[in-house]
Amino acid sequence: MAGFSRFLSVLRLFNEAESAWTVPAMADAMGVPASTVYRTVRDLVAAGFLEQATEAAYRLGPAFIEFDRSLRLTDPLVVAGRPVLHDVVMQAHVPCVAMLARFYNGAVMCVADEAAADTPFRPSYERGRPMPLTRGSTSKVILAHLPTRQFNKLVENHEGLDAAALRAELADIRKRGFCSTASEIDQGLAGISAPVILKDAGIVASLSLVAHDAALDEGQRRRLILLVVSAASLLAEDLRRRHQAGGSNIRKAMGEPGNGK
Amino acid sequence: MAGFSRFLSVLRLFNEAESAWTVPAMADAMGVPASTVYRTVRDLVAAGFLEQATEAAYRLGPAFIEFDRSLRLTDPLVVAGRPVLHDVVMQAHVPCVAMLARFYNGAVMCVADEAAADTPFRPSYERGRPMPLTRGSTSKVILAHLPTRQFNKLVENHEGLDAAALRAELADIRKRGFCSTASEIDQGLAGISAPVILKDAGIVASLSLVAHDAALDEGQRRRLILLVVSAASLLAEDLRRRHQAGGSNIRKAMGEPGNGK
DNA sequence: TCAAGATTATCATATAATAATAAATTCGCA
DNA sequence: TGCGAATTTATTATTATATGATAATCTTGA
Repeated sequence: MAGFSRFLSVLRLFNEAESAWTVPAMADAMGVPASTVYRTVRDLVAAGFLEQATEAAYRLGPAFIEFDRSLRLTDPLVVAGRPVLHDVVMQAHVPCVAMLARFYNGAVMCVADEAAADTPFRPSYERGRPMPLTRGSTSKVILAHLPTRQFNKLVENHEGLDAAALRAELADIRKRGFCSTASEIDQGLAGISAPVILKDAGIVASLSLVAHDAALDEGQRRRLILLVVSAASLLAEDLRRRHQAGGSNIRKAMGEPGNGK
Repeated sequence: MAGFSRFLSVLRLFNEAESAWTVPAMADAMGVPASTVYRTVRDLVAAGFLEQATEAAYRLGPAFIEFDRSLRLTDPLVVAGRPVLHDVVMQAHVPCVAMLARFYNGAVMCVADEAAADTPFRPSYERGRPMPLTRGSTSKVILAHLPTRQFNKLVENHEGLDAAALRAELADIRKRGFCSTASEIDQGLAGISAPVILKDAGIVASLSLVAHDAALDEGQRRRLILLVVSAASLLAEDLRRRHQAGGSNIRKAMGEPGNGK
């Protein structure tokens, strides 16, 4: 292991449970000499990806906050999605959380969420948290619209999975155009999700609404499904427009021959 | 230039105005061959720090969202600060935004913010956005409590700056224990800030409240100053407790001799 | 289908990362 | 204030790896 992976494996040591590491501990965990890790850590600190915590321990650094903002301001899905989420929670008229999730690294990750003002709960899906692919309406909708090749690979790796049943369920989701589940992730919470797909832009996402299952009678449920499905297609349409309007701010090489053969 | 800085300089190309880059454009901007940048970009994409946008363009990737969450869940300042910010906006009884900012890379960056429910404005200070060191109550409080050496260096680099006047103003801030300004950053908005300092933990931060200047009579202002100062010292106390309780989850090397000489 | 652009593969070379050790600095503690 | 342990940086020969010029391959739109 070397090069970039050295930096990555340092950063990946940090998580919620183990949020501060000393250099010898990192060296131990990675199986490389401490002197190497000291150099690596020094670079990461200089770049703001790590910072010195108390004593000899290091923690994740503020550069991530800065890049996260940059992403919030520029990622098409987030930029276009946030106002839609706002509209959804305003029009839901029940305590709920609306959110936007996407495929990421073999899992599903929420990239934006908004709670109605009086919502007393928070779903497990939370901005930035990787979630399992095969449970919950949010994930299932994404799984249902993944490119076939990608999907097959995932099924292979996932053992202990009734592939046939899953395929049938996903086909049904594609046909209906939404997915509604209850208590698959959080006990007592129901999810309603609809796809936001732009094949040509490589976007595979889902828009979801989470509410207390017990609070939804059949009429409510149907109304909210309609709300989610409309919002998702509105968002997809908006993204399509932005995509076709051309990445307004794409830096392309120009003029001078340069060396971009 | 090489090694880690190669990766860093790619990532630093991306900002709000230039959020999507083709590889030849990056190569051009960095002055290195395209083949090198292709390899660098491939690594960054594999790690989730970049992702392919439309066509040949790349944008910042979702890994930053994931690391940002990790940081939200573990950074002592953010973890301890958020409930305090919540209390502040609840007790302010005026439309306002409360926030927590810190020193970062020669600037001041907000790391957490919360707006009162009915707040119609948003201050320029926003989570993740680097702001100037010498303007605004938030920044001045931090500047006033920076280690002397660090402060002197910054004054040197900053040209066109009345160092004497600034020193006097900062001394005054240290004496009073808070700073209150108006329209230094956003026209019509006033800031009230108090320090959150833990010398031994290396924390230099400030807690601020931003409200419409016109909405504050003298009584209001004095009440809010009291609120902010109390909240800041409450937070500092909490952080001190956590710090002394020992980094509960610091990974230290143990047992086996290992190679951490 | 073709052609232009984008991306990956190849490979000799130079460079920069590695790791063992030593030196220096910091920090707790008395 | 100074001692001693732990942390961190500097040094250096060695080796592995990044580099960059070029060619080959893959995409994609007309």
